[in-house]
Amino acid sequence: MAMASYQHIRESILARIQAGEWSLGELIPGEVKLSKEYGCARATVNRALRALADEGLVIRKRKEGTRICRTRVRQAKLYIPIVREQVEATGQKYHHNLITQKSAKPPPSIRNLLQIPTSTKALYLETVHLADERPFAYETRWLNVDAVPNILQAPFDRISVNEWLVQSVPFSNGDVAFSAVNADQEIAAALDTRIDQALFLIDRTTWLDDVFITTMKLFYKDGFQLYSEL
Amino acid sequence: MAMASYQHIRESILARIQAGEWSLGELIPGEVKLSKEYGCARATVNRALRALADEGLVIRKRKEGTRICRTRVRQAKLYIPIVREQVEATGQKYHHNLITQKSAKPPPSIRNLLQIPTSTKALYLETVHLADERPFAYETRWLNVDAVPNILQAPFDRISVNEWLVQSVPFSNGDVAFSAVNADQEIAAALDTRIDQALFLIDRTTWLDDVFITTMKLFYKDGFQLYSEL
DNA sequence: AATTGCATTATGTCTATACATATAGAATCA
DNA sequence: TGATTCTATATGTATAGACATAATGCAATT
Repeated sequence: MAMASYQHIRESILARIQAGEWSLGELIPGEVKLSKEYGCARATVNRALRALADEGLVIRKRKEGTRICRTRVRQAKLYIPIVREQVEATGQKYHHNLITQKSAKPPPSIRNLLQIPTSTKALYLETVHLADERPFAYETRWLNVDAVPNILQAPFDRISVNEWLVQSVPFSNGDVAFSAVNADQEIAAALDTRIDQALFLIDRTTWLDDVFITTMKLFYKDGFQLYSEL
Repeated sequence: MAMASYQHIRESILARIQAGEWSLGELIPGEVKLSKEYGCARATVNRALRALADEGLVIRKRKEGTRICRTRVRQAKLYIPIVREQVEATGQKYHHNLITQKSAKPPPSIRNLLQIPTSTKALYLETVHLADERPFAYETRWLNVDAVPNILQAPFDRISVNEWLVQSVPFSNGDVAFSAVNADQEIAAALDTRIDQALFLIDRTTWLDDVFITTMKLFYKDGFQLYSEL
């Protein structure tokens, strides 16, 4: 089937922008004018322009109108995958080894996040994710047991912590940070790489309704890259 | 003012999802039912549900209905900034040094992207971005001169290549890849860091309407991290 | 049993209309 | 002159109604 009409209008206006019909910062015609031009209802133009605004191509203001974005904010949508899916997507077989699982007093930085008394303990886990039996990523994680009580019964030898959480606390929110770090002795050993190897690191903290759930560091084996279009 | 009604409905349904009113994969009531429940028009519920679908919380299908997403695809919106803005956002002063600017035959990998005859030359640039006179990022870039002819007149001592492109070819599209690399001798020198230091690398290629514009590698000085919510 | 066809249904889109709301710019006033 | 109020206007949102479209499942046919 063809495209919806608001999509056509969006594409058409996008093309006109790219062709340079309006210069940066310039006002484009109002919704009423455009709806006459395209022979449709204002709501349809509205939807097309809203889409372009979401993409950061135009800025819309009441009374002022719609103008071409001066400095377009480039946004990339990153899909953050589950490690298992990441591995299986390359046709490799996924496994994981739970190296450490202990209840411990978290370091101050973690305790701050947890917002629990200093005496309380939290669950600490270390996991190695394997692709075709070779190390793929190394994960360290602190977990707030109070927030997810039934986690103590979870079979972490069979299902990875991450996946268990995804299924049990599916609609949490959080933040991520991406960076690069040198492998220390421990991580290098776990990932079967040399000390000082540059590793891609995802640092992620998850909340459910302002209650801390978990914070995790995921060190990817060298060669990993995260891709996105923009 | 308060929130729009469709926003309220979105929040309400989101809360109901998080409260576990429906289990994973379960169908939620149809638009008509919900619109009666909330006392509004179907279009309003539609917009709320479409928003939730965009966020990856529900999946909608014609005839089938709207169901809670089984495995939520976590997506992080990354705002990819201009280096200058990145520096200035921290309150530091931005400068840049153009180290190399030459016309050269690009290596095969770049030539593939360019889709030009092997003999043709392209513009190669190396830039160091500085924050308060200290290295912040190191950039290497190949540029298709044919696609942006008037670039030869651009004053790259005053404005960075990146910003010149943002202003001159504002509505291009492209892709990005994030990874971690060890600093080699040259980059370590440029960034005033040690050899082998892990560096965050953004690899970015830009097109305008299927015409190759530029490809760039941006090596950030150690300590840099890219942050996002999800 | 397998295929085809049809009614049903939930979302997808579009229209016309209406009112809300922010705000730029004009008009007014101190 | 500078602050304030007013008004026109473009976008933002909501509504009811309509038709489009995909897909399910049942019914009729081969």
